[in-house]
Amino acid sequence: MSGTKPTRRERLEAREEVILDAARKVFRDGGYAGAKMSDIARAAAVAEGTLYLYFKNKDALLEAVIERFYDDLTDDAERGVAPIEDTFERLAFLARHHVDRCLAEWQLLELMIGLYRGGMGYDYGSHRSLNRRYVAIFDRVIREGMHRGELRDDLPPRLLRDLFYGTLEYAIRTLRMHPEETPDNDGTVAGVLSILRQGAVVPGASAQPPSEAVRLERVADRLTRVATRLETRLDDVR
Amino acid sequence: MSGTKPTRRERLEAREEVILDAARKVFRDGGYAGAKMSDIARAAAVAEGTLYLYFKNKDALLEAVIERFYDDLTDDAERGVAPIEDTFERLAFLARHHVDRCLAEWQLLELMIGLYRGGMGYDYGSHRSLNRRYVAIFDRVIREGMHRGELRDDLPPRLLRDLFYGTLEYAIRTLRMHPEETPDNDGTVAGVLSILRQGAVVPGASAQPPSEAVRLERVADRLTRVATRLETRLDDVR
Amino acid sequence: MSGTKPTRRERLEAREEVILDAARKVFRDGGYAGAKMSDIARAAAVAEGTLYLYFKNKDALLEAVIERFYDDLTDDAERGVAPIEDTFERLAFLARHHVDRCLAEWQLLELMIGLYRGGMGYDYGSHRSLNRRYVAIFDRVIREGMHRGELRDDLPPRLLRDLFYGTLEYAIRTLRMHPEETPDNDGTVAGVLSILRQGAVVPGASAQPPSEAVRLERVADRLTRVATRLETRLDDVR
Amino acid sequence: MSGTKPTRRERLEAREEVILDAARKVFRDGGYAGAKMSDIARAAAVAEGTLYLYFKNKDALLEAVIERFYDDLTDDAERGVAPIEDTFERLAFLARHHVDRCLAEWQLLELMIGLYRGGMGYDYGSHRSLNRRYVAIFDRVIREGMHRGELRDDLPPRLLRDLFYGTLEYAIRTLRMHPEETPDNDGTVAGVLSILRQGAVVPGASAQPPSEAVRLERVADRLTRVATRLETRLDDVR
DNA sequence: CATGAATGAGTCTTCATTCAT
DNA sequence: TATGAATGAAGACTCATTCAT
Repeated sequence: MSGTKPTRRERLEAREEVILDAARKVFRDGGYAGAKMSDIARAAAVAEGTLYLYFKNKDALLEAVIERFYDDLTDDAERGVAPIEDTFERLAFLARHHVDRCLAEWQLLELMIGLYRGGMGYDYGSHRSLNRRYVAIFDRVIREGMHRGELRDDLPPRLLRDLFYGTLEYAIRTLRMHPEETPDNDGTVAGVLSILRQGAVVPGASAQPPSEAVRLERVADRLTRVATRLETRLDDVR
Repeated sequence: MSGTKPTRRERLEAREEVILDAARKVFRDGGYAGAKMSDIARAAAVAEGTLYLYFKNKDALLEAVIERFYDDLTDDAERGVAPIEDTFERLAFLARHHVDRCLAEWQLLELMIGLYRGGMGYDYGSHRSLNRRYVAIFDRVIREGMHRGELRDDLPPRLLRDLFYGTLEYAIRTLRMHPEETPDNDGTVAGVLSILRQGAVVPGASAQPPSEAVRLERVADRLTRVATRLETRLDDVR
Repeated sequence: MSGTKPTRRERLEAREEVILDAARKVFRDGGYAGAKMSDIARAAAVAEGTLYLYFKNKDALLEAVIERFYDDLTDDAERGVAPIEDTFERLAFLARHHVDRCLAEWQLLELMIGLYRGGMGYDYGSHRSLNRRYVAIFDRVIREGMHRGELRDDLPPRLLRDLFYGTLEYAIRTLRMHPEETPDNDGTVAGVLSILRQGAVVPGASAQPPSEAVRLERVADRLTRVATRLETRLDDVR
Repeated sequence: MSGTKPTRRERLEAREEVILDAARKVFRDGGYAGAKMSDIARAAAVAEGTLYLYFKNKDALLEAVIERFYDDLTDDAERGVAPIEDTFERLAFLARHHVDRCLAEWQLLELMIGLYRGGMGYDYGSHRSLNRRYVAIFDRVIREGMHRGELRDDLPPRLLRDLFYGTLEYAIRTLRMHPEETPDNDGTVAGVLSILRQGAVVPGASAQPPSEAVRLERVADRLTRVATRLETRLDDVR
């Protein structure tokens, strides 16, 4: 099996693979600007010109790297969720999966975000559809949970999604920035789920709602602030 | 007072101010690589060489910009929280404040994140302390809430912080990436707080009709949203 | 005849033909630098490497293209002149022939000229002999005209040649550069011949009314121009 | 006078001069593709980047070189023609001037022509107006000659211009290509003028026009050829 | 202190040519 | 013979940084 001589087509695909892997590594470690095409070529053991046979230019190469990253991420998530029944078990899996992947390929994730920085003229389109496919997995879990009556259905799924991935990624970022603390990914995952389950409020405390008067005062406060904001804006305009 | 001739020191500080403002704008709009020193110089109405009299190099300038950004952010947050009593009111304020700031200066935020990409040899140290001061405000609110018995104290404050800021930033990012949808920042803020309050799980008895006060709060929500829409329009007009 | 299987030699020559045609087209449209070997290969439906089996390199290919261009030009001119008796009729034919060819293959002509630009190390030798064969036709016509006593024999043939081809090519170039004016090639040809006949100086008595025959010639001129316009239309339709 | 320290502005203009001169030389010797920006920089004793302070890119530099070339050419011609009275004296001067200049800067002339080769997207506009200014001198001389009754006024000035410059340039080209022959520029100039004066036809010969019958036969011949051309075209279309 | 012209190292990209299959 | 993937030298251009004025 391994003895068969690879066909021409196979050789080409293998080489594309090699280039993509090399690029992934170099981009991850150096960021977009820091990644030199010559470095990628060397990492792939290929001539510089060869890169351009496979990808139109540096941008296209990065795009391909990201596409591949997303595809892997999505496929793994899909396969992992499939056999699980319970909604919270599923969420737990997705959380762990996301954390693990992003911890490992953190830089790539940043890179993707960085693409949207002005001027580079990056076309969201493709990225968005990749992202859509990924988050669709989460959304499906959520909708099913709601349907089963396990989750509040007055919350927009998008909010839950923002909370879920947002918390996880922010936590990862925080950990990255404080390397002296021991990362507690399990704790983070458990924490997010705990909050989803019970909220962050003391059960008893939420039972004693503030008096009607207090609440009205608060509303008045908020309205005042809104008014202030509007006034400020108007000043700016003038 | 305005008649006094500015001292040499004051003149220098004023010019540093001008440069920082210009740099902030250029960095925000073009990202790190996209921001050319010549652009910054032009925006500050200053010769290129002058920039180097005030800042060692491009990196130092960016660092200073970020430091100033954080300082403003923190000061505003501190001043805003001070007069508020109620924990959830405080959180609501911080959320709005963060969203507003990040929406406006989104690119700078990305930039800060981007700094951590390998190779640039950026020194976390200073940034970390800046960030610490900012999140400390949130942490104080949380700790006090726990102390008052309003918040579960089995949750690590850091988790709450990740959830809070993570959700907000992720939501902003999502909105940024889908420009065709109308952003509903107030909805996001309300959603996060709602989840903090009650979790995402069906409690069992959520059928009871809302009290008068709850209804008023909803009215306030709607008014807030209206105000936001008005602000947006004003921005467009400008 | 068409049923016989082509010999190996014939197949090779046919392929060389195909390559030369493709190269001619690509060189004509893109100039030397603009013509990529890959384009030529694609136009000839041949692999890039194959080109190098037939021609040593890009320069050799261009040289071959030009040689073939000259050969065609010369053969056509020779065949066209042969049956004509009158000297001026012959010149008229050569002029039309030259203009027609150069108008169509203008770019190739430029290319030939461009070859002489320093640095390319192009060997005039071959080109010169090609050119010699072409202008020899003109020279023969001239010498015969002188011999017959129709042309001044105090003018060096080379001068007449320079005037003849020089004027035509310059006129074409001028027309190329002013695309908004309608080209009047027949007018140019007639003009050159007119000057050869009478010079550009007022003879003294040019007021005499034209003879019947002269008038008929003018009619023929007009018909020729009509034909030209029709041809142009046909080209456009194609 | 030479001791005064040059102002900043003067130094800049002097340097632009230096760059233009260097570029002129390098372009002339190497053609467009053969001229490397690094060569030009070295020839101007300037860093590569400096070139881009003065000219947007290679194309702009070439354009500037050509503009300057034309300007010089035109100014010199104008100054030379001014004091001359006689039409043919004027033409003789213009001819000599053109030959001398083009002989010296031949390559630049080729270069200009080469610019029009496909693909480079060169904007004729500016060049055309430069050229117009130059040939306007010739045209003025011609029109005045016609007005004075010295030149046939049934010939379009453009034809004369094509003949004049076309012959001269073709002659120069011929000489360039046959370096073994001794160039006889005076002869060429004299020849062109001679033809303009008297035509190329033997005076006596042109006095005995061919018989009516012969001329009609010729007309028939021409019509036949026109018909043939049309038929050929129609075949091509099918 | 301020200027801004000059620098030149650093990068992406192209494309003629080669050579293993 | 024919192929076309691989090569890598070469070149245009950018921009942070310096320094003479």
